[in-house]
Amino acid sequence: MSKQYKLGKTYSPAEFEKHISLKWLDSGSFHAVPDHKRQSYVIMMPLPNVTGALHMGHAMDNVMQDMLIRWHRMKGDVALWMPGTDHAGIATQAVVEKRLKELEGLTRHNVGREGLVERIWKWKDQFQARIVEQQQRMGCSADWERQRFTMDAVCSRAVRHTFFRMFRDGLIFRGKRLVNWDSFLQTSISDDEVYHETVQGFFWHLHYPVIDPGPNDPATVVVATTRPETMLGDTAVAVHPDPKGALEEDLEKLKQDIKKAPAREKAQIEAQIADIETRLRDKLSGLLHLRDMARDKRKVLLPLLNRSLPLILDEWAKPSMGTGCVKVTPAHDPNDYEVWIRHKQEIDIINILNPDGTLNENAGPYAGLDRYEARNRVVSDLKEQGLMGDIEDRQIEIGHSDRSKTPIEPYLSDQWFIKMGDIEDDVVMGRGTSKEHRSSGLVQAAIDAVRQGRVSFHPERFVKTYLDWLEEKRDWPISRQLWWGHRIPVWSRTVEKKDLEDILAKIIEKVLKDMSHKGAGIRVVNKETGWSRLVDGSFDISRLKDVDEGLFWIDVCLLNEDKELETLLDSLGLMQDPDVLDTWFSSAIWPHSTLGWPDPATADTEGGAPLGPQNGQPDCLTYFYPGSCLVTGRDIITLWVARMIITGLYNMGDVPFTDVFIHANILDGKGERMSKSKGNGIDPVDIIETYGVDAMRFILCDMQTGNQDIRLPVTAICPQCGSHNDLAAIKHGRSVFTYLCSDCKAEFDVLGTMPDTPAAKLISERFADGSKFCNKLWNTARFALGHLVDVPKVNIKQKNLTLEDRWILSALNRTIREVSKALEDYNPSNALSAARDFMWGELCDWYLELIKPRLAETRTETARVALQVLAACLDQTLRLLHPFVPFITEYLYLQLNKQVPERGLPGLTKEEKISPMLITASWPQPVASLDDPFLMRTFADLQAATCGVRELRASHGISPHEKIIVTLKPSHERCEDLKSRAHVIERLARIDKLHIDPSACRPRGSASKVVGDLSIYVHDIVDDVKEKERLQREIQNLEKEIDACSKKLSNEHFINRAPAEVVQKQKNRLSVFKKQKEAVVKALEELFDEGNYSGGSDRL
RNA sequence: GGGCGAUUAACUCAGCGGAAGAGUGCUACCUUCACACGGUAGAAGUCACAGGUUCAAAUCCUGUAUCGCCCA
Repeated sequence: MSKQYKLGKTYSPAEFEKHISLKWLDSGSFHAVPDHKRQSYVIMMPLPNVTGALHMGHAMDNVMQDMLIRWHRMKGDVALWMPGTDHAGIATQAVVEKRLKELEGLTRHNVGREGLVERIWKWKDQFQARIVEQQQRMGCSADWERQRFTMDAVCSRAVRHTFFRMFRDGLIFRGKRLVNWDSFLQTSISDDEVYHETVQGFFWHLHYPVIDPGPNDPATVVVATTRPETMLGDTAVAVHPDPKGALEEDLEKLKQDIKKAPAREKAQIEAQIADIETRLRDKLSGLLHLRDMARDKRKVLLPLLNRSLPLILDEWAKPSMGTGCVKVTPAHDPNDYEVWIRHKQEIDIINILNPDGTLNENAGPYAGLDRYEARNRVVSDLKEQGLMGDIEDRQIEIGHSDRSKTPIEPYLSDQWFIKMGDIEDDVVMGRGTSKEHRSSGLVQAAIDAVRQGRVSFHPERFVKTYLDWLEEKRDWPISRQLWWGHRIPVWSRTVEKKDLEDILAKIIEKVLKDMSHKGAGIRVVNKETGWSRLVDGSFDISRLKDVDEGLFWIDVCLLNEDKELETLLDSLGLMQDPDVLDTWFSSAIWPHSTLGWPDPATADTEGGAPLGPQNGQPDCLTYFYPGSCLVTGRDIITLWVARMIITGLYNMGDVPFTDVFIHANILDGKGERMSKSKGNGIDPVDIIETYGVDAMRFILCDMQTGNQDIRLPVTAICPQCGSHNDLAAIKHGRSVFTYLCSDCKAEFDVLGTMPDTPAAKLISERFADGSKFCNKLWNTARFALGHLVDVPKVNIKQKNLTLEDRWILSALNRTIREVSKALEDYNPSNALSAARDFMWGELCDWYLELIKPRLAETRTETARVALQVLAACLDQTLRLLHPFVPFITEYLYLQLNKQVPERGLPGLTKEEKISPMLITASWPQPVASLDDPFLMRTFADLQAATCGVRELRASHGISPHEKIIVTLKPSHERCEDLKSRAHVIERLARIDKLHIDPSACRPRGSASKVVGDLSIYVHDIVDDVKEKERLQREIQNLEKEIDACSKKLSNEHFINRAPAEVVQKQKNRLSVFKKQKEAVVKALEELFDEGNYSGGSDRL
């Protein structure tokens, strides 16, 4: 045997990661091409946005996907992992605008729409490249030739087609809505982008004089507000229609509550009850009087602007809260907006805000002031006029924009929406496809898909999150007041009823008649009532005569970009909507847009792999849709998963994927979600450079158990002294983003943005376990490859296999099943544990140790058999581990290929062609003929006996070098069997001389141990005091077990009611424990009889 | 306020009705020709708390506390 180690002594990932990465890319193994003879497996990457680089959360997401894709690729599927990035409208525009301001002192208005968009494209190019680099370093085997971007030609065309379809189907409408207005970025933002902060504020009580008060009327009505400047937009004051009833109802509820409430809450509820009782006594008459005034259509005067406001009756005014009256500012408060909806006929809606947060002309003398400045002026003016009442301190929740970190304002504006709920005539799903069907509404279709099991969630409990959200059937606001994104392809103008017919006729003449083949949809909409009609070839213009009066929108939606048509619309007085679409609109269609929908053959992939039919194979859309699995975090279920299912059903008539795998989120040591902006974010590249990619992937897979989020205690490496600091334990420096090193006391920063403070690298020591595993795998292969030199092929027959050969092959078989099953169950942790336990706990700890003597007998049959088995085990282990730790397994596999190009177990397993690379090698299959459950049990007994000897050795402090003699006393029946297998114990317990004798007596001076029905004696133990203690301890333990068992068995109910096999099991246990105890007691007595025995004739 | 989840060894997590488990860390011994990122052995837990169901509860039910995440 020549020992020419080609592998270094330790796992050094940096030496081969790059090489392997390039080899994979060169091989084209990541590229998936339709092949109608094979099954497809498709994962659509949840597209990271181009705002910045990837963090640990993305690493988790990507590793899970890569694991699934590699597994399926090995299983023989055409595995497509579609990569791409998201333009992330507001997020990206916000970063670029911020930089523009910081670096050049310019605003977006200085550089203009085109200028800004150009800059954002540059930013996108830069970060997309960075993201792809990060993903490739992580080993992501995505089909880079098919890489897409939400704003590229393929995706943009699909966006436009989807919008156009929905527009024509009447699913897209424009509505006035209160939106969350970010007055810094001057855009509306979605609810998801708002976070709430509690701040100390005030509750101002304002007096509104009653107009023409009667003799019994109060002089003023008092209302309270936390935002006094909004009074400028008040259009009513509301009182409850039944104050008595409402108060009594509240009282009743509180009385119920107090019965159930825990003691410490009782006092608080009592106080509330007292308050309501006081109100019933003192305030009710006043409220009833106000109610009557409201019934009489009385009015109050809005101070400062001197507008008259109606008193109205509405349940939003809570008699148990504040003054019992509420000012109504429909344009600037969501609740008041609802009041307005209920009282449209009686009250106005007045917007007082400009988009930049200053007040507009409706604010009269306050116009032009910033809203906070206006607040101060309103307060002081009211004080001056004696109309300011009490001012209470109060904690208030203020919504902030996640993008600009400034307070948001509820703001009334025109927005585009998608109708998600049910519509009158049903929605046609998958129009023009073979799967065309109807649904009562978009959301309903998505609910049905999951309820009917066409999409499954893993873990299953997330179905609830999905359904709960969808069942609200809320319309989806899709317009954003941004410049970065897909501009809304609608050209509009407003006309009065009297001009409607004329103008529409002209537009129909020019656009519909001549250009409809290019794709144009026209809708006419009444601005007041929302009445709307699609204007198509069959539209009867004379019917417009019967339509309600009012202002109308004429909206023209263009399917394709067409300068000629746009100029024409321009000349007809139609202007393109300045807004862009919500980013989620383009990501929602990602699973089919990336495959070339609506027509793969004509999709412009800009040099990437074509999507149309090639070489007689189906096109990508036909072949790869519906996809297989969507892998993401649970916070994305509502934002994205639901919307992908909706648009997939709408455009394609079918779900985009059959499975949704929800993986854990990454938290820091304190249990807080990891994020770059919080300063606890770990960059995957830092982990890769510290521990290696596979180490990182190993830990991420190992921790993905399906139950809970993953806590990674964060360690900061001090940039000054290099010492490791637990971020959860060290003190902050001058800001929340700086810390003081526990060793050198120097201050460092964790965001990397402080100009004068050095930044620390953030890692987590959890990943060290991963590199230990890799090192073990590395050395397993190193040992094997050291021996696998010029291995002659042996035609192995079952009878040539030794005990340990058959055992390890049976264990391998079991492992293959376990790993496959765990992967099928979306449990990477279990899959990895099974593979790890086999490799480390069985192959290394037992098999390798057992074959070492055989391998020394070079060129003998037994050595050759061992080598073949070893090669097969290594080969299969590398395959099983590949989806988790692809780099090291690929590297070792290539080495194995070089040294043992022909392997497998000829005569035993199907000999297959060895794949040139592991990434495309086949996934292991169990071979039923290798299963040997009886041997597995026998071997487990041998292991137990071995451990028994080792324990005696260790507990008596016999060094590993000291030679020992052991006597085993088995039962008569087991004796011959044990003799034939004793070499296992002999070698692994390092025994020099072994006697096996069923009638042996305890040798003088020996230490003893009982394992099942086997007694073990290690000869010549000097320290019998230790032995005595040990035996006594053992007796105690056995007695504990015997007691527990006996107690159970003496319980009649247990005997009668527990299943027979459970009772029998207890009986067996009891008898084993009793026998063991007898043996140990006997050994103790013998020891005692001998007194202080020392020395020994038998010692070698 | 509503929903979902978590609470098990010092740390990170499995187990989810019938003997408390793993990895790391810790302790002792060992540099044996794959590996000290190693080997062998060991110590370590009132399974958050309080009730209940059951012959049997870490596991099921009901509360309570703390934490996290969604949605209002």
